[in-house]
Amino acid sequence: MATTARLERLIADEVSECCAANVDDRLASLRGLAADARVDEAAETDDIDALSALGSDTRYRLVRLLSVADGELCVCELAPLVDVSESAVSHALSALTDVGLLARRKDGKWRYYDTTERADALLNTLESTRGADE
Amino acid sequence: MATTARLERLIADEVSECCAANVDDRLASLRGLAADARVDEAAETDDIDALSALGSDTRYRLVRLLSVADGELCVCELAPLVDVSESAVSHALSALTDVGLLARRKDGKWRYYDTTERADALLNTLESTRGADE
DNA sequence: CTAACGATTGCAGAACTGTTCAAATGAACC
DNA sequence: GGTTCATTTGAACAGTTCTGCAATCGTTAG
Repeated sequence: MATTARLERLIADEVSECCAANVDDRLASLRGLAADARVDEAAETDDIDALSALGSDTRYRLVRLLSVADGELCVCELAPLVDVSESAVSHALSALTDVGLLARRKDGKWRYYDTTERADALLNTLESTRGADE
Repeated sequence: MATTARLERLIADEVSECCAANVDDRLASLRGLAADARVDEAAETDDIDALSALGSDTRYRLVRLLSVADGELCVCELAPLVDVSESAVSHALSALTDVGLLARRKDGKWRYYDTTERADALLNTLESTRGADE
């Protein structure tokens, strides 16, 4: 938490018509805000991990492919569709699975991946809010 | 696009009961998939930029604060609520604005920020898909 | 015009990420 | 058993990102 000097001046500025007690009220309500915004620590890192996992070229494309495919695909089906090594694809798929955006199924030598609800939901949200920067 | 040797073996494996023509069909449908998954290039980078912007500790927290506040806040209100310098806050807010997750309003010396629909929608999606890793 | 102040920007170093190569798993088949 | 094959894992490197400092911009007030 940094200094609040500047903040106090802002509040004094805004509520200049009124008494100084407002400053304390306002400060308190801002701290309350911080409390409201703080979700359970684990959920927060889960969110951030999922976002930064999807926020990379290769991983984003893999998830989109799996989402459009509307059914599981195996690594060797995915690899030819993105322009990185199979090792990189494997790394990417593992990362996405770790953060709960993909589910993995083993079948003999092959591993099949599919999107989770969370991944689909995020892609839908992105699609429906494109270009509408308010 | 990498080699498809492995992929052809997979398909041969799956459709062993049938003729080799299936291999070509399957290959064609996978390429179709790639075409479907490829949205307009600009939209794709917009998505990825937004995701990776939100996918960082400081920026995620700032957006959450603004979302919970349900109204604009100025930099000096936000800075005391996160544990980085005001410079870092400014960097973060600019980045978020650039990718369309925040809107900026100037008022004299103060700059107020607020979430865009896209940011709120993403946070809602994250919240409603937490812990349900399917 | 000058001073004060909120906010932003450029820069440099530290920390992190994505990729590839090489080696290791683990499953199927002989 | 040993071989082959799909995939994963670990290590290392290049490239990028995050932060704080210092300097700057733009606005307000004297």
